[in-house]
Amino acid sequence: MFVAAEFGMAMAHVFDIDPLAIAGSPLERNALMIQRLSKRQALWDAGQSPYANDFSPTHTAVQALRWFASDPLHLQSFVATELGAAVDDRSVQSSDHPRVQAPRVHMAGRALAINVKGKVAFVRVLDRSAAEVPAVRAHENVLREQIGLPPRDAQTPTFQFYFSRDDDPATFDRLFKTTDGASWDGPLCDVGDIIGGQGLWFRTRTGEQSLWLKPSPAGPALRILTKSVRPLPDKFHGLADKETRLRQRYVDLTMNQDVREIFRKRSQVLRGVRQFLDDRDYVEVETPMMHTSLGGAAARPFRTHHNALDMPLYLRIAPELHLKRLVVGGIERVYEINRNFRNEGLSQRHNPEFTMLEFYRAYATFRDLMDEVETLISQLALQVCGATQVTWGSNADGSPRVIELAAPYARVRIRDGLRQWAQLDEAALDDETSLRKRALELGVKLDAHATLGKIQVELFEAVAEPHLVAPTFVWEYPAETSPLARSNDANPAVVDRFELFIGGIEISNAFSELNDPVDQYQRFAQQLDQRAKGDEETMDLDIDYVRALEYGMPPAAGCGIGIDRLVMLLSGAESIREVILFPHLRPETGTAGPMADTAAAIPPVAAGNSPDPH
RNA sequence: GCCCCUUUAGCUCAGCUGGUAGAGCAGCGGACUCUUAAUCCGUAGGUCGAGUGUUCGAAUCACUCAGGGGGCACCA
Repeated sequence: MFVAAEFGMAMAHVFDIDPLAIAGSPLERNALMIQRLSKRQALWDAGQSPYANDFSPTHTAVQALRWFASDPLHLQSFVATELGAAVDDRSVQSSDHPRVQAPRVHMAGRALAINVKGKVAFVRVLDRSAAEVPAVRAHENVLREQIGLPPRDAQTPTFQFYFSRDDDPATFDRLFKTTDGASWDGPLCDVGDIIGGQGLWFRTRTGEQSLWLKPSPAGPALRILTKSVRPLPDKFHGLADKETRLRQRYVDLTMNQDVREIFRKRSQVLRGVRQFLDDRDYVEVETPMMHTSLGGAAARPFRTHHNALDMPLYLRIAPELHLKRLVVGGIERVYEINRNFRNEGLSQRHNPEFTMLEFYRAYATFRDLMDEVETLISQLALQVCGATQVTWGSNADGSPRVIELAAPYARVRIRDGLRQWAQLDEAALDDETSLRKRALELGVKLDAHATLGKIQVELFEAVAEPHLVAPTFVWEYPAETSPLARSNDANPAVVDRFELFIGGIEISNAFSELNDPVDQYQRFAQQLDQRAKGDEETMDLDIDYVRALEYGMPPAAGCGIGIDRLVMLLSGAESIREVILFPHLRPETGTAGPMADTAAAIPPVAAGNSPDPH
């Protein structure tokens, strides 16, 4: 028997046999892990691979739960007889519950809770359908109500296995009880293991939909398919530490089902956007992420280097100029959904790499795109949230803030906003001294080299933000802040451009495209001028882009939508880190950095310690 | 880059003005044949983020550094 007094010896034994546990590994080895590594070895010793890949589940939890809701007979407690088999099962005969014919099924997943109660065991299993499970359980409650049954807890994301020792005593004892074993005497199955079971669906006395594990000639009632040697967090409190949640998303996704739900929504948003644009004859493309010159946005870049060509490269800050080359080439409706990289500060709203949708449409103006964007966003809200109203952030009094995303959206000129919210009169709007004075009064910091237009925009964004909670298109931007946008025909001082704000944050930016190559060349030249004056966020002169425009780009409008921020709105997340699976974090302390030679830190695996399946 | 908060067992957290560490869950041993945060009995588990200092004595006080969170600045 393995007892506590022998623990030190057993540890030494494990270190002998387990290359994973060799001192010097950068990963910690606590007592719980040593135990689990011993259990892993015990499975090898018994001739059972703890990492077998020969089990095929026939059903997911959701499919099982749908079966339970598919027939009024299945809604109440019952025991099951295998389809086509005689009723000779002892447990069935001894039960006074209704009998239902059920198919033999195989189910698999991660054990999240194990409850051994004498000679029966209950195991809660999480599989890929977990995010959908609550909805199916809620649907069953509707059916139960119709026939007068009390509702059941619908939140549980797991499905239950029921194991009675009588059905397979050897397996039951080895997995859940203390027995004699070569390298481990205790139960071999732990919370966190991936397990696979076979048997018949039934409903327990308390009404829980369950799989009654029963062996077959082909295999035992229950098997460990992957031994987990690292313990999961507390089953009740779960994983709360924000840092661990982000660094170890695999644990976060296992323990926190609302996280799984956010990324399911993210996937739906991406699918919905593609469907919307595909239906309107847009073509999805992929353009380079590595650029030789900067353009398409005002932002600081990441720099990298190509060895063979011995040349510097930038990670792209925007795909805009490539997409418009494609419009020149005749792809009149084109879009790309992909990552941009900007070398700027991190915040609740900013990640160094973020996903952007950009789409371009020939023979359209920025006004056409306003209509298209508000239609897209209201449709997405309906598809993803089931309603056009979302709850995001909180009001001044702390109550949840409800935002209506149904079209149409308000449209506000920058000048009108400045007059209304910054209390400036018409004359002051074009007077730099007055604007700077007002900015000073409002505590808005301005660059010394900021131009009149830039001051107008910055002042606007500072005073308008609290008023831009409901979706609002802001338009009539000064020309010098938008070097790629088309000037307004009646007033060349402004460009035909809008930004869409929702919940006080910028979601979208769009404009009618400048397609006069001469004008475009001059605006690039202006950018170089501003750079000479110290503005670091200017664009390079992209001469090939000017050449493309010289061939002629059809009149067009283009739009960018920050997908991460849109997902935030639709999922209620207030930090961009919550909607990015692996947001940027500093390297963990105590582990080797990305540039370190990690190969040298990991000792070679000794041969012959465990069966090698290859 | 600046300011504030935070880091204690595998997880979630206590630990008061300085006296060398606690609970629940998980683990291990035992009881229990329909539980669902199962229950009951017993038991083990810690370089208190790292370092330096003050002190007879530091999880606790001071300083430095690191990670994380929030805010400012920059930006989408």
